[in-house]
Amino acid sequence: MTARSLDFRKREVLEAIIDCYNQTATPVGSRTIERRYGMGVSAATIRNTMADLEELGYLTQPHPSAGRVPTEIGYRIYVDTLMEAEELSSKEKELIQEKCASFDGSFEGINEQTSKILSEISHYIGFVLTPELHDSILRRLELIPIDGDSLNSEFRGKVLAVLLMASGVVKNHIVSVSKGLSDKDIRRISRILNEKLVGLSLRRIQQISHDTADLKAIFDADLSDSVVAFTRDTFSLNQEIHVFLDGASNFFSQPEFLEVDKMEPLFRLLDQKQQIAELLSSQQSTPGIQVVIGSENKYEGMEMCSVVHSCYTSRGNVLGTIGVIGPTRMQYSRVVSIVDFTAQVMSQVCEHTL
Amino acid sequence: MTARSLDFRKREVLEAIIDCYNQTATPVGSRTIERRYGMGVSAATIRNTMADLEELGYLTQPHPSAGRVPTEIGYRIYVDTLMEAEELSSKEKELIQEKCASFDGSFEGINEQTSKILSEISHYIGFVLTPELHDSILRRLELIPIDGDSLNSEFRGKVLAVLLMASGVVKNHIVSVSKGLSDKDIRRISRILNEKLVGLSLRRIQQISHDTADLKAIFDADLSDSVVAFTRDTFSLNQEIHVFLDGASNFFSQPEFLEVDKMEPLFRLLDQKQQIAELLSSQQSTPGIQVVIGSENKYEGMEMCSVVHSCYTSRGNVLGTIGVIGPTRMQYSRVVSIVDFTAQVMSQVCEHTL
DNA sequence: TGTTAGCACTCGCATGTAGAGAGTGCTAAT
DNA sequence: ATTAGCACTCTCTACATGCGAGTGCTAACA
Repeated sequence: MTARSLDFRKREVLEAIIDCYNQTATPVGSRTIERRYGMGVSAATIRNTMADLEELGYLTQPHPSAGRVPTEIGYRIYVDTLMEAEELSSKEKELIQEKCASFDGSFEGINEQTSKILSEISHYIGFVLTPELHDSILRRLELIPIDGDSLNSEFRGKVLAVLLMASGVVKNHIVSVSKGLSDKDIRRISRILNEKLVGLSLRRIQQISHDTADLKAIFDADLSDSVVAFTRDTFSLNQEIHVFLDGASNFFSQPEFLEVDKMEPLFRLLDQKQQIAELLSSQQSTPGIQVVIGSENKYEGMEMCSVVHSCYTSRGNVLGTIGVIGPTRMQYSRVVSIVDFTAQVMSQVCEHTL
Repeated sequence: MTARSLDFRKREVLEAIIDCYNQTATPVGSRTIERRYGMGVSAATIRNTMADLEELGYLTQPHPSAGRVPTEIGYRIYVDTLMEAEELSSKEKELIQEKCASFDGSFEGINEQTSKILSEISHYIGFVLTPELHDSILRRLELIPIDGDSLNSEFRGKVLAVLLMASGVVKNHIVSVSKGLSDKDIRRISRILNEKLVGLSLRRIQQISHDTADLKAIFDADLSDSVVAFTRDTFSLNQEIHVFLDGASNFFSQPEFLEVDKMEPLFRLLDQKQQIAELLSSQQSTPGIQVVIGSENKYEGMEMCSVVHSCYTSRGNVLGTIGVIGPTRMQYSRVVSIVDFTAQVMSQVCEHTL
């Protein structure tokens, strides 16, 4: 059922209803369309067309004597075949570029700024998901003794492990060191691990570090229990995807969410950031803009929302996801342009700066 | 006007009303108290006492024929003089300790876990503020070249600056390097900066790095423009206090917030995390538990909320703030115990692990 | 055959009214 | 000083009513 099967008038009416409903959030009547979008036919004709569109499943009536409202299928058709990308104003483009670029040199900084600007420009919820860590490639490992005097070769205490990933993501992680390991040992371990593990994914590295035989090969059989423990600790870190979310309160401007029972499930879900991460990262594989409409979102609380998301990349690798969560009644063409452009900017910033 | 001026019955009635109002969120009538808290006197007597308490400003009536509700002054008296600390169950204590301790070795991890457990146990909003960075003392600076081959002495590209603060906070920060500086130069700069700046506060370090004369003294007059620029960049980082917030959706269980116009200003404020940081860090100087009731919070959106907060420390230094935001009708005694205990646990964890 | 005007019908929403319920303050008795 | 009784006040809910918006249908028209 593509838009080809819709004649010109049906298309025109569907677009008019979507446009009008976006603005008013109330069912759209035939007379309203006649007045506002004057398409040269009378309200009665438009009524007939609307009845046709309803039969096709693109429109629905909240109650028998109300106007029409787009269904999810209606939005789907609109997004897939009718909608034209809206060009962002150069002012908005500048704003995005400026915000994404004015960061503090840290990956967190970029993520924070980006989710913020997404929400500010779209007036919905902006979000950024960090890359899946276990797919990231290790670029460099640094082990920094941090307790006592680092010149003391009988070092004992803690080590700050700094894992720099190919994507530019940095993970810090404090590791306890058993008495058996001197400062010199740490340096040796660091050298060996860098030699052997740089270029591998974190997932692979963790496999290796949990396999004693593999470790033996790496350390050339010169392997004490404390080295094993230390190596494992170094690479055992929280791999949860981090979720940056901004602008939840924008939903208070959306009339269809003004009742508490509409708002509550959404906010309960938003509080569970890990669930958001799951929800969104499960679809992250496919590159390019994706639009998930209403109940296509399987999580409770998102039935009345749509998600527009894309992924940002660096040197050809998919890193994380960015996007916007808004009500199903969303300005899709605008939001798609915003997310698309921001993903490009973010990719550039990651590539150039990290 | 202390509680001394309250005779036994007034105290008893005030406590009963606060207790009952906490549970029901509806005005408390004299008969309810007679039945539920049977204090040996009739409803009429309680009515007289309530009238007295109203005149004192501790109670108020939403409308002439409703029961009484505690005022902010009433809560203030209760918190300051009447309330007894509620002992947490050992199960709850264990839960807090377990959650705070099961982290991934990073400061972010602790903060995230702590704000989460605070909200889960209190059923309100839990929050953690990171330490003021510019008061933090530098413990160690590490500069890690990350572009190209690090063995190449004609290094050119970027450096990952790792600032380890005395508190255990780690800040990562990617710095661009001008052509003029070789890998060897970077190592030299690193050595000098560590020698001269470790032990100073970030604020002081930034003063120094912006004063060319100071820099000359440190680098022993051997100072090129690129060294100046690099040093400044290294220490110019985002010093905003980070806010971890969890459990906002718990407010949907609070009857007095069920109307949208009550909820909206609060959520709009929560979206502005930097404002929260300001609001809370301004009072952070005084150590120990603090309770800020209702409109004592100067920010719009917090008039109906109370904040219970304390600070966590490590080796005698105040680091950041933790706390709980709930409705003015809050279980103060319970929340005070929760925040107090959690602050202790968090201090221990920071001290032992970071 | 497609389009239009007219009209009866439906439904939601806002307004108005009445009655129930909860709680008070006051007064008089204990 | 305390208590019982009572009149009074105020909110909340339910129900009825009227208005407005919008539809579907039919008959007339190009």
